[in-house]
This record gives sequence, structure tokens and C-alpha cells, in this order.
Amino acid sequence: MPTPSKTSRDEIVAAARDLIAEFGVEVLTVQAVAERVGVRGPSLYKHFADRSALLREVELTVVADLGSALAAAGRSRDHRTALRAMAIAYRRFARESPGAYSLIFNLQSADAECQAARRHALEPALLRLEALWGDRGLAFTRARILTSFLHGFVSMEAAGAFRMGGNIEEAFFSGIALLLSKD
Amino acid sequence: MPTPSKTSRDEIVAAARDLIAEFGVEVLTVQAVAERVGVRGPSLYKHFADRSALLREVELTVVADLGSALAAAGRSRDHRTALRAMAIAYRRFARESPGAYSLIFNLQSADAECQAARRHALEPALLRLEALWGDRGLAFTRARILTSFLHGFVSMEAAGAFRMGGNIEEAFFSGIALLLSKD
DNA sequence: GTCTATACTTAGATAGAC
DNA sequence: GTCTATCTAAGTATAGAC
Repeated sequence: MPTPSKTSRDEIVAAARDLIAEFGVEVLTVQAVAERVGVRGPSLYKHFADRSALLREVELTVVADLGSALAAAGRSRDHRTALRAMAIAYRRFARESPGAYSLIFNLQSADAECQAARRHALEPALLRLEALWGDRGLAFTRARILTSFLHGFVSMEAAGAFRMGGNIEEAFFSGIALLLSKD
Repeated sequence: MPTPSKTSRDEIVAAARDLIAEFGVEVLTVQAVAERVGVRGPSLYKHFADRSALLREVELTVVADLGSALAAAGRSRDHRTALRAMAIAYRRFARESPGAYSLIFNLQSADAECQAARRHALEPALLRLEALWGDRGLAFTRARILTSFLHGFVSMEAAGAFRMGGNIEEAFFSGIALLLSKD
């Protein structure tokens, strides 16, 4: 029997994900991940072709996680209530794992599988918007506006850009309300 | 007479700024900047203490540039027209120098001088919002919502996140219109 | 599958001559 | 102020033994 496995593909991805979630993608070094799962750096190359292959795997799980969080949050029968809850869940996700969140709009993964994963994660929200505005084109427009606001808000919050005082919570909720308003 | 100067502080900052504007902050290596101004890497250390000192200088000029662009765009007598023009200028700035733009909400420069620079750059817009909504608190809230939308939109646009088809221009302008609407 | 050893690369930064 | 030479540190990746 050869050397028994100390780790697995899944464990490595999870470790990488945790590392990134907390500290950002720049700390994702092969050595750091290896140390976290209890092996030496070179051993990881038996599981992944290279660093970028690992990173890509992490990106996919992060997108899937966000999708789950959104789907779980948006279960209300009322569309606006559901969308509001999804927005809150989106923000919570970004606050809890800022590094992981920043992966989601990464340039890197532009291939079909990553795009599909992203689309799938955002689908529940899109369906609600469609139901709310009837028209698919209008829903797309609204989706973009809403996503832009959310992404911008959580990014600025993470960057500590809201330093001018005043009520940040109020800005968030009144932004959501405004963007979900009739028209 | 000692060795004559081949470059200057300002020239170095400008070179670094151009480099970042086009390719992003990660290409800002001491060597690359030095090459661009026509000297060797170590020579830069006679002008700047280290890389971060240079980067900080670049950040300040970028914020100032954005401020100038906003101020120049927002000259209309009508507040909404001015704000709309500023939003367009903001987007143009981000599109023309994506790397420079990404510096603006950088965590790095949290000191008083950088904050003051940022505040100064955004002041014309804030004044318009105040004039539009009367109340300073409400203007702050609106400023945050609007800035979040703008920042999110241009970031996503730069990341190529708008891949689902549909009219991106319409999303931008109807977002602006919505956020500048009466209430 | 894991290990040690090692090659290679890139980047920041300093020393000292001119 | 600029240069060459050099140091250091970090990180990716491979080779070959076990």
C-alpha cells in the first residue's frame, strides 16, 4: 500500500475557500493551503494541476454558496418581501466572507461553466423580478440596477468607504425600497 | 556637478499613474515605473521612500483627477441635469482608466489626507444633492445610494459582468433617473 | 500520495562607486 | 541622482525517493 491520503480534493478546496473568504484572494498561496490541510506544498500538485485550477474550483463553490444563501432567503410568497430578504442575504454574505465575495465578479472565470454557475445563482432573484415587472426586458434592466446597487454598496462597505457619518442601515434599506418601487 | 537628473518626482508619479490606469495596480512594480521614465529601478528610491509612498501619491492624483472631471461636468444650473452629467463623467472616468478607478476605493489610504481628498472630489455632487433634497441627512443617504449604484455599475461593467444581453445603456440611464427621482 | 530538495522567477530594497 | 551589484523574501512548480 502506498502512502495513505492525508487530505482530499474537497478538503483542499474548503481550506482554500476559508482562507480566501477571510483574507482575500491574494493570500491563496499553494503553501498556505497546504499548511492548512496539513501537508507540504508540493503535495497539492497531486490534486490540482496548478494554483489557477484550484482557484477556479473555489470560485465555483463560492458562487454556489451565494446562490444557496439567496435561494434560502427568498422564500416569501410576496415578491418584494422575497427580493428584500435576498438583498439582505446578499449583503450578509459579502460581510461574512469579503474575500470570497470579491471572487464572484472576478474577471478570471469567463468560461461557460462559470457563467452558468453565476446565472444559476442569480436565477431565483431574476424570476422574482420578472414576476414583479411582467416584462423580461424590464426585469433585466431592474436586475442590473439592483445588482449594481448591491454590489456597489457591499464593496464600499467592505472598503470602509462609508466614513462620512450618518445612518448606513438607512441608506441600504431605503436604496432597496427605492429600487423595488413600482416605478 | 553631480549626475544630472533624468527624471523628477512628478514625472515618476505620472508614469506610475499611466501604468496603473491602463493595466491595474498589480503592474505597479518599481522596475516598470523606472523603465517608463528611463532610469533603473534603484534610482527611484532617491525620490520615494518605497513603493507604497509612490502608490499613495498616485492615489491622491487619481482622486483629484476624478474630482476635476466631476466638477467640470456638473456645471448646469439645473441640479438634476448637473448630477446626471456628473454620473456620466464618473462612468467615463472608470471606463477610460479602469486601473486608476479601482484605486479610489482602495483600503490602503485611510489617513486623513486621503479622506479629505476623496471628500473634496465628491463635494460638488454632494452640494447638488443637498440642494435637491433640502435636508443634509437625506442628501447623505441619497449620495450613498447613488454612489453605490455608480460604483457597482462601473465595476461590473469593467469586470465584464453584464453578459446576459439586453441594453446596458438603458440600465445605466434608467438607474440614474430612478435614483434622482423625486421620491 | 507525501516527502525533501531544488530550480526558477519576480519583486522590493540596500550598498557603495561615480 | 544614477548606476551596478547584490541581498532577501516569497511564491510556483518539478524531480525523484519512499
